[in-house]
Amino acid sequence: MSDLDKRTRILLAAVRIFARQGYHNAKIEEIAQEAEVGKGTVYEYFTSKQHLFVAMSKYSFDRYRDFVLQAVEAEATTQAKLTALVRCHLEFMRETSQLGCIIHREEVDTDGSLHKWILQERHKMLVWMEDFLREADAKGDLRVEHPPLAALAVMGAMGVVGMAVMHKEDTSNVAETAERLLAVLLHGLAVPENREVKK
Amino acid sequence: MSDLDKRTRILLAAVRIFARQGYHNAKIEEIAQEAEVGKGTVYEYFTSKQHLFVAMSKYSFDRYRDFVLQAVEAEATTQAKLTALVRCHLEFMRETSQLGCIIHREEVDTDGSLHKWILQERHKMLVWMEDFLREADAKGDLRVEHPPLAALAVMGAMGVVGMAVMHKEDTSNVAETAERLLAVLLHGLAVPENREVKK
Amino acid sequence: MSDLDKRTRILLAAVRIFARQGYHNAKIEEIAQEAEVGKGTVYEYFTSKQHLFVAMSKYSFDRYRDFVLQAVEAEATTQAKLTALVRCHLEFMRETSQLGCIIHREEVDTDGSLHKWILQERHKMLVWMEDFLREADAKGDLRVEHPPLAALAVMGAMGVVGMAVMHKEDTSNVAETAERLLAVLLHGLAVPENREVKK
Amino acid sequence: MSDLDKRTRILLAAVRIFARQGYHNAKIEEIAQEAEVGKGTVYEYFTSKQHLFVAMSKYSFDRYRDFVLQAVEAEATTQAKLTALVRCHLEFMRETSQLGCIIHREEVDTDGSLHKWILQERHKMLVWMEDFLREADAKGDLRVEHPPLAALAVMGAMGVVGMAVMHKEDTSNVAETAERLLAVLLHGLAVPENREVKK
DNA sequence: AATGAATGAGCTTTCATTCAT
DNA sequence: CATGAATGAAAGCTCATTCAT
Repeated sequence: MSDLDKRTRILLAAVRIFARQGYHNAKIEEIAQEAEVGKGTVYEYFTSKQHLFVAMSKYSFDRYRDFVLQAVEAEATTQAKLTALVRCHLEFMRETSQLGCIIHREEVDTDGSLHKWILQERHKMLVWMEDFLREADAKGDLRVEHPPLAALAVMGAMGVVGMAVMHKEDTSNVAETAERLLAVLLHGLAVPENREVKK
Repeated sequence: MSDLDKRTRILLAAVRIFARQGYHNAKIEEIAQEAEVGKGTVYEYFTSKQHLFVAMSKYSFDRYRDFVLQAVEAEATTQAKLTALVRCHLEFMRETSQLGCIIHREEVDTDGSLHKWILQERHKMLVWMEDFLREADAKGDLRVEHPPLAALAVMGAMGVVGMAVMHKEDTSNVAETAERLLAVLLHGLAVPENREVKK
Repeated sequence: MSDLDKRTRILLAAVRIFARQGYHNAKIEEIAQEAEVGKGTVYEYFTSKQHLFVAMSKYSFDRYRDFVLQAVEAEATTQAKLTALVRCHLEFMRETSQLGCIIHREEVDTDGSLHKWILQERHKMLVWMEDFLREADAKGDLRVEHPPLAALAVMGAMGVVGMAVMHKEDTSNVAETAERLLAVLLHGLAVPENREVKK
Repeated sequence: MSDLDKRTRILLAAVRIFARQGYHNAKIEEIAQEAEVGKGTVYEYFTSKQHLFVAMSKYSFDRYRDFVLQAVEAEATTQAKLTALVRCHLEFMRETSQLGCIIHREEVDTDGSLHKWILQERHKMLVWMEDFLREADAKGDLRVEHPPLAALAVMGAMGVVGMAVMHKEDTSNVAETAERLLAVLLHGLAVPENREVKK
């Protein structure tokens, strides 16, 4: 920890503190303490509390995205990619649960610049998911009638299940949870016969 | 508006202000102004900002639940119930978008009592969903292998799609969105043939 | 209690509440409740909190003075008068202890009008005491070299002993306490022989 | 003034403001202004208004006690000690009149912790006085039949005379006042002949 | 005359931000 | 660069006072 450069130390401290206490209850002084730097030093690297929050969010989100996307790209088939996506998401949530809050929760500030950034970042993720689903549909690997909505549904399901994983003490069986979630997302809740019947 | 009793006026103002600005950025004075009452009057009816928030959340959540559950119970078949659920949720989000935030977003406060209440309320909703799915499975209307997880997935998908509906200006076609979401939830994303292949 | 007229009920309630909680911690609402009248009613009889305090002080002080002076006047000799004075003071403190605070304590308010009144009233008492001592000296009953100062000393001693009586649970033996105090005031602390030696 | 460290400046400002206006009418902002520091700075050094008040009281009381006790201990005989005590008390009251209020007045706060502290401090002083009188009695320097009560009487007389000294503009002749007070305390008000008669 | 719901001025306290060292 | 003492704007809450009923 103390062998990292100050900027990173502050960033990591910010992740912990913001995640634990939320934006408004986090105090710059606490973050400085956690980072083992002076309070003024925080302002050497970040213009304001808001900027620190955004920087920390970017940092965290990038780590999350890199972790997930890399795992996805390492797989060849659509099925495997989806499996990797879900599993990595849940894995990540369990391991660095704090970030989950940031990725999934919204904190609104007066001028809305934070809010805007979070929404943007989510939107990017969503677009990526949409493209992924569209491609899979084109290849015939999935049947996605309305990619934008399907992307939302997948993100939502994954997000909430991720939160549950994060909150539970018993987070032992992430792999199984991932598999079950995948089953729901892939096959739905309808009984098989219904499929033919449907419209 | 001004024909309502003061307590309700404050409650409604609180819904608007809290939803627009979040817990910490909402000022009691603003809420009082919005309700067209004096600042002190707020404290005649609610002990503290926190109590007002909880009261407002309860009030909103109850309205939401009543609206949704009543629609669900009015239907006979599982299919129809599910359709009603999704449609009502989205409808509600579009119409009284502010509440969506409260139902879907988490705000952490110092002592955690608010947070706890919100989590509790969510949990109740989740349990209801679980029971609904379990029953439907028992009746053979749905095929739900792991109700707790399925409930989470459905809630998550619905929640996020609801948020999207809420944020979009073009919220014209809620019915269609509902139908599409339902299709994803019921039949999943897998191509029909995959089902037999699975496992 | 409830058979008294409202003004008196408020006054008596004010005595209790002000004495128990001090000027600033006493709330008009509490006084109203204690008096079993509406909050607004207090303002029918007294212009403001400050005026109520002054009125209540006057009322209490008058009761105190009447009680004490009457007892003093009932006696014939200086000795007996002094004895009555001290005993009545302590008696009064024990029985209606709350008033003691008001008579002995000062609470300063911004504009100082309260303060001024209290000082005035004390001053009157002091002047009375001075005159009493001067007269006694003239009659040869006491030997008071400097009446103004002696008056202060007597009042001070009596006041503080009164407060002690008021604070102690064991206030059983007021008569004895009075006698002891009187002995100190009359004969001083010097050993008898010293008197001749002095100066 | 401005050459003192901030903590002391705040403490001294607090003495002045609290003494002039009482606890409740004193505003932290005023104290900050008087100390020529920012409002927030007060809270850097003292947790709350109440803590500031207690700290200031301790500070003042210690100065008072040191001043008086040192003078007392410097003297050899009981007579001289008593003289020093009375004179110093009055001297102190005249010079730093504000403190007198704190030492002699009681201010009640809601939770009573302040009150308790003040009572404690007074009690300590009282006990000291009691011991002093008891010892003097043992040595045959004074004749104190009931030390606890005599202590109260002395403290009361001294306190009230001190207040008078403090309030008077004409405080010229403290030495004379002290001597007169001492005379009353030592020899009492009774005419010499009465002593033999007594009991 | 009596009431109590309504009010808002005013106060304590917090904490992001600055800046002299 | 690094620091933390100093700052003051901002917000929650209290309660004396008013006034419509």
